[in-house]
Amino acid sequence: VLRASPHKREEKERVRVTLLQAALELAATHGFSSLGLREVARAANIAPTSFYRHFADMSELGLALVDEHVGPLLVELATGIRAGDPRQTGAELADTILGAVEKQPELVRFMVAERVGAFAILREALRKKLDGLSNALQASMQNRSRPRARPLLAAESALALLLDGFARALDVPEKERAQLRERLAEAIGYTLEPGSESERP
Amino acid sequence: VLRASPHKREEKERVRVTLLQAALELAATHGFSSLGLREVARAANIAPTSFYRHFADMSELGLALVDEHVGPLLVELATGIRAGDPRQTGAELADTILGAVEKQPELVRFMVAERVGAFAILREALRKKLDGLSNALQASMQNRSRPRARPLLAAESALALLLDGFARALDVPEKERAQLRERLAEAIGYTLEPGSESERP
DNA sequence: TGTACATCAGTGAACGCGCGTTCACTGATGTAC
DNA sequence: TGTACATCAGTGAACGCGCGTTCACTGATGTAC
Repeated sequence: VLRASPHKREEKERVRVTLLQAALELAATHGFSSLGLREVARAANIAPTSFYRHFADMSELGLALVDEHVGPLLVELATGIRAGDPRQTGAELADTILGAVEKQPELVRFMVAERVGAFAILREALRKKLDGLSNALQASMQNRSRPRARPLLAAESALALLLDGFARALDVPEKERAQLRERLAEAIGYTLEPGSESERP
Repeated sequence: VLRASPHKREEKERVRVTLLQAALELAATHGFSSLGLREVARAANIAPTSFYRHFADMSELGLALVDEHVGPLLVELATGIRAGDPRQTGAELADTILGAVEKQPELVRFMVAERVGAFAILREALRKKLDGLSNALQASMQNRSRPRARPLLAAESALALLLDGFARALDVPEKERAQLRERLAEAIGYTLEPGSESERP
């Protein structure tokens, strides 16, 4: 039984990463479902036929994007929430959202678009990943100064606000970004700890 | 100057409506951005070239879908919210959501997908339509038994919950629908009137 | 009333193009002994 | 060490197909007079 050398594996992995990144960037402008195998291969500087050395088709590539790019992003968010000060503010979460959008806009676009997109298999995969974030939020609810009565419900509401925040942040012009940040901070903060100072008249 | 007779206009309008409906149904499965002119024409039983008698291209058709289908749906929702009992419950809104999803699933899918989809011009058009619903929610906030301190903020939160509810309802299996309805009702109700009975431990 | 003409939704042929996929091949790099 | 062989990522040619778009045309239905 023969196996590829570590060096060869590395080279293949590098091409694979290039394909995923190229698909992510193209999906941000044209949409993942209208993305072509040849288009992605072209952007990654390989022959169309070489695509098959890495993925059976575009849907396999899409699932890889979910597992290897969206997954880590959500784990990072969940870890930040879990590890954070139980008095973690909405402002901190708003900053995290805007930071992710600034750092990897294509990835965030892919995530929020495909979560509700036409590709059922991607919707399902993303839903599972997002459940992890929901759990982190739920755990965070219970260790607060003003704990919520229904943590699951509050966590789902907070997640909806987070995702909506991602979507808004992707399109908001730079000059309105500060305003968006403030609103997100208040909305999320209020969901985390109802009746906190942000809601007093 | 000659003009088409009312009868001819009606016939053309009928074909146009068929095209829009066909596009809506196809978009629900393949995604609007990957939809082809020929594909839509085929589904509407007209020759590919006849498509041009109604729309210059698919993006014009997409904008027509927003104006003529999504618009009325949102106006209906906004009217329901504005005209409703100021004590309107989250349960009523949850029922409205589930009803719309059951009645016109393709339209709801189109709306939630393209709001965050790759087509910037559709995102923009949908954002404007959704602002109308946001205003209706905001007005509703002020005439309640427990008015919110920041109606705009609360309205935006409620809108995020509504849209997330649409997205979830589209994919939830029938046996979990009742559970979703209950959760939506509580989450939205709580955003409408914080501290109401649904949140007491 | 009849005749000439205008409008216009729908059509079928044709075009060039990019697509996904197959196939046999190359060449670098490994193992076997 | 040398020689024979295996692996496998990448390739270029070729295929059939559906695409968007153009064009000149048809035929039903209107108006002008």
